[in-house]
Amino acid sequence: MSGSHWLAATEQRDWRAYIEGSARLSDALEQDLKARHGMSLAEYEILVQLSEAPERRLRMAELAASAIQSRSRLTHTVARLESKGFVSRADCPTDKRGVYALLTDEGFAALRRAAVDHVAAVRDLFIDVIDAGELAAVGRAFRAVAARLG
Amino acid sequence: MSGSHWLAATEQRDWRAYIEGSARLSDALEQDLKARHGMSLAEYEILVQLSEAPERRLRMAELAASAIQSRSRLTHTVARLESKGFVSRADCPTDKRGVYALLTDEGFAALRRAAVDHVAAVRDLFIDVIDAGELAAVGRAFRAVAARLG
DNA sequence: TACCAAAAGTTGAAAATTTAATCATTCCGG
DNA sequence: CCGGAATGATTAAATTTTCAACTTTTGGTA
Repeated sequence: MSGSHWLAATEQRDWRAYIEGSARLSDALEQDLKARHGMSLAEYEILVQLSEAPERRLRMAELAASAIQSRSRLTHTVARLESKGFVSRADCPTDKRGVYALLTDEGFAALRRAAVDHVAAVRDLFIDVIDAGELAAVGRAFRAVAARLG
Repeated sequence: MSGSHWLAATEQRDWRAYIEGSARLSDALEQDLKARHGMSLAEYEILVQLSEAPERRLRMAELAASAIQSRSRLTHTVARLESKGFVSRADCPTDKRGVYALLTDEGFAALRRAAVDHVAAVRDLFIDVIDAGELAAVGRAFRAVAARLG
């Protein structure tokens, strides 16, 4: 089975289920976040990563890695967040090439507001519809995927 | 726990694992498909859905639903696929508003070529790194998510 | 039949993302 | 210490996606 060219019937079925479910889920979460807080999931992710970082700041490359976005995309998105007043930039003292992105108080407040609704949606659409044991399996599965890639 | 404002530690951990793993995975698959076949995942999905439909054709709205894309996005993407010669359009005889998208032989051939590599990548990066029992759990979990939304 | 709301699809412009090239700085082998 | 390779980040242009508006046709209903 495992060496075959195509996928086994159950593999195919589960893979397609993941594709469909995850696409619908991220669509729904994106819509919700945009409608309620005028924020994209990509922007939200950036704010989350910054909020969890020491001193609420990260170098652009670290932020790109943790938010899983290309550097170029991050530059553009941070520029947008900067114009909203949620993020600001600072030169890195130890590396003249480097730039810190840092979460402003206003950005932190906006994140907190958005997170209340976003987390509720995550619970409603994901956590609560999955059996607890299976949620743990999902966690293990995707940690393995991430490990295979990272 | 389940009524709380935030997520429990394990819920949070598994949710984040899914976010990270799925983001890395779709990045990798997208890159692979683009590099080897000059095709995006969105285009690939459309070709797959058409290839599985009776007579290899679907109304635009059905195709949008099954490929999980907005109508507008689908119109643009199908236009691109049409210019590549992979898809063509035909008026619907029973509904003058309707349009069929249909997979050409050339499109079918391109899909088959792409699928060989894509499926291999899916196996390599997803199927093979997940325990069989947990893959089934992932399938059930995302079917539940899709059911909650659809 | 005559409306009028809803559905199918497209369009064009705006917004976001990707791609490739560029610039400045840092790192490292010789 | 020098010179080139590599890193960090940005920029401009091309591509893709979203958003809102619009046209045509259908379906229901009064």
